[in-house]
Amino acid sequence: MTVTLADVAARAQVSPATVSRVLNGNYPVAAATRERVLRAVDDLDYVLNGPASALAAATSDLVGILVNDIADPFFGIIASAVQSEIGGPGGRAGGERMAVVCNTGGSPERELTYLTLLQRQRAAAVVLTGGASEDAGHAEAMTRKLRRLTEAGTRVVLCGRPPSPDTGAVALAFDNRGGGRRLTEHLLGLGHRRIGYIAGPRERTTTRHRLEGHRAALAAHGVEDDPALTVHSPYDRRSGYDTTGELLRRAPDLTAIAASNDTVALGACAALRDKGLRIPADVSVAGFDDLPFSIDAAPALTTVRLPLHEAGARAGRIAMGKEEPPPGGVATVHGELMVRGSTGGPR
Amino acid sequence: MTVTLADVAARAQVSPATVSRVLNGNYPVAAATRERVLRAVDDLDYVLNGPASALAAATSDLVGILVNDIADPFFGIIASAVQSEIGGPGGRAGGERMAVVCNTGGSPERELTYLTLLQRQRAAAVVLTGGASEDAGHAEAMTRKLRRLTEAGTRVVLCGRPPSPDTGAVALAFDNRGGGRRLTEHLLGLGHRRIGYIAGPRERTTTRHRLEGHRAALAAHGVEDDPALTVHSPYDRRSGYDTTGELLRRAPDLTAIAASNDTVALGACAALRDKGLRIPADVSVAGFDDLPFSIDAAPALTTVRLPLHEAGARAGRIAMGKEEPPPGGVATVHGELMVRGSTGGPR
DNA sequence: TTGAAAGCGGTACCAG
DNA sequence: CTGGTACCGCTTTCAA
Repeated sequence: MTVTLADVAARAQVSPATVSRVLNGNYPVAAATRERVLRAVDDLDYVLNGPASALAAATSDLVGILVNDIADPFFGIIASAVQSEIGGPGGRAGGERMAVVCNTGGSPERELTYLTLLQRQRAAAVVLTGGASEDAGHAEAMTRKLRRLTEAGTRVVLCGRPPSPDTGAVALAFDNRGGGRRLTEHLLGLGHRRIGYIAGPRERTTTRHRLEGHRAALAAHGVEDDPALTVHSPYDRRSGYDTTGELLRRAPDLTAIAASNDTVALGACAALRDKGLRIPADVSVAGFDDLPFSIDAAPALTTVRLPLHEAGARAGRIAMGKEEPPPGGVATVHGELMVRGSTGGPR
Repeated sequence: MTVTLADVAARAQVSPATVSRVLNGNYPVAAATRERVLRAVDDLDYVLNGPASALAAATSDLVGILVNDIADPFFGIIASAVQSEIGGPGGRAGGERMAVVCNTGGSPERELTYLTLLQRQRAAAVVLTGGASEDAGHAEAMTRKLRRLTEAGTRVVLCGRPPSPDTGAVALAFDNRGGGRRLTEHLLGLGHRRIGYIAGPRERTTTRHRLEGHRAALAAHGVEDDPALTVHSPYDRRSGYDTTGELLRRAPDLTAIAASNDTVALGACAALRDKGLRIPADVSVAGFDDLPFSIDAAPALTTVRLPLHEAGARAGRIAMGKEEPPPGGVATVHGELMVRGSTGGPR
């Protein structure tokens, strides 16, 4: 049926142990013997049995990457950067490591499920990307799960997510609070005082932090934080569109809108256009993340550029043990304010 | 150290076999016994050993999804649809199946590597998405690899990719030729005669098919196919931007540009704007795929909407054996022409 | 309905 | 440098 390592050994006239050594390449084997084995492998079209290998070695070459929304380039960029660092030689058996990206869809349960699945697969490392749920129960379950993973020898890296103390997980956190603050400060600096804010989904770290930054900016400028000016919305275009309508209904006098990310900001822009408002002449708009297409979609969009690729790559290297974790296991990654034509003040 | 099924058995005072049966749920077990086992599992925080399980059962719960570019929503949308069909109960041991998306970056070698890795993991199914390389050597290697996979019992589904005859792979192909043709016909119908065409990367099925459609439309209307009007470009915004410059240099008299996909079209729009040209007043632009944000980026963009989500979901169901493959193992999925303001004729 | 035991296909330690 | 050989942890007949 399926050809096994023993078959290869037989054909190459060596012991299974030797074949294993050749395949793993981490043990001295005579060149001639290696040749013979490799030829046998080729002749038989042999493919190593991953599960058997992982079972015996008590570790696998899988690296999990958890993302909240695989259709969102924010995560795609990070995942692709992580993955490019994962690849290459150095893995066991046959070389390549396998980066697998798991789409949680933002669901805490799925997140835990995937972690269990990865734990089950004895993953070599796990990278969790993007904001985390702040539900108390879930947070506690996550802490336990992450601790178990690190205790079992799985390297855990949080990328764009706040630290998870006492779990052994390394964190590359994004400075969402600072970014949010600078974004709103920019708008305030232009003279805006009635600023609508489209926050992300409730109970998410990114949502809270960016909102806190926004409020800190308002407070610092002595501007009232009118509750009517803040609405919550999932991180997608459609929701951004819808909530913008709500915002305009509540506060027709607003002169600027800050959105929790670029995708939402795009929806906001679309809604404004559909209502006949001009950007930034009538309403200035600010986003977050600076995804590649946002400049096309909204040339006047001011936003915060997070170094997604760099952060992902670093997370990947740390997950692979190619780079030392930051001191204390925690580093903060800052974004750059991209000012682009929201230069208009309030109308 | 790590708790095993035997530990659970001991604690529950049953045999390992019984624990296994409870966990897999596909065998009659007395309710009381089940209870006891489940409690033990919980007490011990037991997590099934995936590799061991896969080894013994000679199959795993992994489902691979191969994508050319994980940062491109085109693939993200398909992947997320596939994955939502994969999930849910029905899998072995513990329920959930694990969908893993593998980013080939469009590289044929990586594609083969990932397939080998999935083969190694004894994946339950594999879904390959998007255009394929047309390099003869690679195509042959792929055929062999796919055949091996299906022979080993792995279900293989091609989604948005042409059929691979005699491999046992099911194909849901996109009608790229027809879409490309209708797009160009639309521009011709508006009176355009000098139409620049930004084709995709060379040696890709999508590139060739869409280009063939474009040429078929030109031929049908008796319009000369000037080679200077066609340039090749990778499927990304930057390349679309750059090649548009090249196109305008070569043919300053063009009145419309058809791009191989929306991302490229976005780059084209940006380039046109930067050169002071208006869309569609000066130059009409057409794209392909109709990604969610493209309407924001270029409200005047005419494009072809492929049912990415539906196709992905169907591919997922077929991969899971939840839906019958189409007759002959091949189905063609058609796109819908989205006409949006490229209504201007040539200037 | 439950238990006993024979593998599944490699790995790595121990000899030689 | 190479071979022999206990496991790795679970699944699955076969009996009871």
